[in-house]
Amino acid sequence: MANIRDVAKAAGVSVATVSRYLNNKGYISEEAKRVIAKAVEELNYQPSMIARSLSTKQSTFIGLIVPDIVNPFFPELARAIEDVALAYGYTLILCNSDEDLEKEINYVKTLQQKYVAGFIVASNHVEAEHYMGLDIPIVAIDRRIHSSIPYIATDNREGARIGTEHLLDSGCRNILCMRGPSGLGPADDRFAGFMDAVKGKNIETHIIECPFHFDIAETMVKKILQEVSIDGIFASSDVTAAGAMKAAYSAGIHVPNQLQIVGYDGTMLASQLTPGLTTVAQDLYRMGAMAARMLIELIKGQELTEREVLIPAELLIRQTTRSEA
Amino acid sequence: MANIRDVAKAAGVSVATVSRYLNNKGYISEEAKRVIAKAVEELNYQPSMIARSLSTKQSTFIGLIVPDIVNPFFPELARAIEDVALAYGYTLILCNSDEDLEKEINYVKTLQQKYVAGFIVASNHVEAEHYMGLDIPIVAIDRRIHSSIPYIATDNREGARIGTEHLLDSGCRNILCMRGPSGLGPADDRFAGFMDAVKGKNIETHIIECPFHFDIAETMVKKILQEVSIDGIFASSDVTAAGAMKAAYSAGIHVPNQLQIVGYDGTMLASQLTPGLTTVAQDLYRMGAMAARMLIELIKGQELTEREVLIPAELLIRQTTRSEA
DNA sequence: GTTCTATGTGGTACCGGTTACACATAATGA
DNA sequence: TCATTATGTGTAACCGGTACCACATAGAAC
Repeated sequence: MANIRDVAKAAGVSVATVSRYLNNKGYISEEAKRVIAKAVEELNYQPSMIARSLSTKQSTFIGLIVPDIVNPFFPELARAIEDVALAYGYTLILCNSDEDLEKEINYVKTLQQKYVAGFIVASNHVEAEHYMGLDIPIVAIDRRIHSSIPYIATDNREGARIGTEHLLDSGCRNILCMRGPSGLGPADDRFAGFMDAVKGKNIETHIIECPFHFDIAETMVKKILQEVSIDGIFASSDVTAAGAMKAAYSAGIHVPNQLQIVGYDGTMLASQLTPGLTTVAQDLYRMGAMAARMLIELIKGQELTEREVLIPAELLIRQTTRSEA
Repeated sequence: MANIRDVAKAAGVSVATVSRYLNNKGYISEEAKRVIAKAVEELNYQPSMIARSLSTKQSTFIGLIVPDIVNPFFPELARAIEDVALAYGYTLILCNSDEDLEKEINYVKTLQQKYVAGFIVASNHVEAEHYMGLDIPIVAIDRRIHSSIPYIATDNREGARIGTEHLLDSGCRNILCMRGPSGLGPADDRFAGFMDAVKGKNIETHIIECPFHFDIAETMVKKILQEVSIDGIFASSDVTAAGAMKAAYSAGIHVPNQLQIVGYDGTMLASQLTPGLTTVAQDLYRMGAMAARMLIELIKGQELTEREVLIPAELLIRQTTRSEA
């Protein structure tokens, strides 16, 4: 592979001039441009980003830390981030943290060594000291990690309220709320939204805490269905809603005739279930794209206009609920 | 951030000695090790991978090119690759090609500039010239891109045969085969496997070509169900099987009592549907992990023992089929 | 005719590692 | 005892860019 000195020699100019040409910086004559362009073409020259990074101490890598890309919530996010990153000339590095603090710290360390330009963190645990004092831009997604770190999320409380209202509007009076792990920001917010909706409305509620896990959700709901009688479920994720649907099916309970279900997330899964799952959709793509844009602004040293962004959720009514006239 | 010269100075040795220490190369006295370790510790020194890459012309980045990470097939693959990469000290770069040739070429070019150590390509189109003569190791996954490039895939033909046999064993005599896009290696193989299974068995077959897309699958199957009478469907992906399930539901056809369905892939989706989708599972994790291992061997300059690996598929029997005694 | 500014170019130190080579010294073997 | 080998360390060139600084020229301003 040709390097910048080869190009300079072929074009009969200095490396400084070539560098200026490549970066559109400083003064260059038209003649020089022409002759350099020709040399670049002929030698099929591609500048080494590594050398550039070493020199400028900047890179065009963005690190994305997610708990597990297999969780259907994250691919869409990753996709959006990658799209934006690509448009701005950045490359996305994917890291699965498994919610493991040590793994996460390690990633941060490794990527720092590789001069990443910034991080987007969609991680879910409490300790966040290792993100402080990093002098690398960070944007948090879905969950606030520290007041000093900009973050972007869905308006979970309002989303959950809307979803629950919809159950109420559809006639449910006896509702199971499958809340997510307490202590987890988004899960807490959704639970709060659920409570907002049912408060003072003479609704009988049952509340269980259930991790975002299909099998566990199925098992828990199976048990609940034997114990109490309910006509609606507000699940705080599509995956747990899917588990609930399966439990209902096993118990011979018809959805939505005997039991209505609302999920949360708006992932592909929700649309591909049968019957189609009514769900509170997060605009994951928008969230990811916005996070990426914010990060890139930070990388470029710009000030953010907003350091905290809440994206409204949208109710997608499908076949697990029946709106009443 | 401290650099290697700072460490050398602090330890009272030369940079060469520090470098040797860091890379476990050449002779170093115990005393030198001790004093360098101390300096590294004190300065919280982390070697710059960028500088190292520039010098050695090697990097610890692996590029993964997939059509779209949102397709549930790929996250598991990506996850496996990332796990193995991490274990060997590599970092994964995620690229979504959208099956777009130009985008793909661009990624290859960009990543080359960034000195990626190798590529894993799970891409789906025919032109592959741009991968040739790259002098960077490449491993193809799911689809053979060129005879010179090692590849790893599921034994799709045999998998499809097993899946179809299962429909036969379960009593189906009138089967719809939703084959994938013709010209696409895996889709062709699965179709061949289907044909292997039904050949000479006096089975009535209907064949439609259907992209791996939920909505399209649903629409196509809805139409088919009005036109012909079938008692089994072999879908060549879980997503299209899910579409078929929805179509059956809309048509009031009970699965599995009136219509049995077998999917393909073994993604999460299959297990989270209601009823649970019987499917031919690819061992995606194993596939990804093996691809990563192969790539790393290539990167290290080792010869591969096998340049083409077929991983057996496994039938997961769930509730969309009923095995008969 | 000076001074100033805009334009254009080149030389070279630097980013932070690796490594070939030179040069010690100690241990081993004949 | 001397040659040979194993062990240990340092100097400096190199990887391929960037960018500071010096310098040259031409036209404008005074």
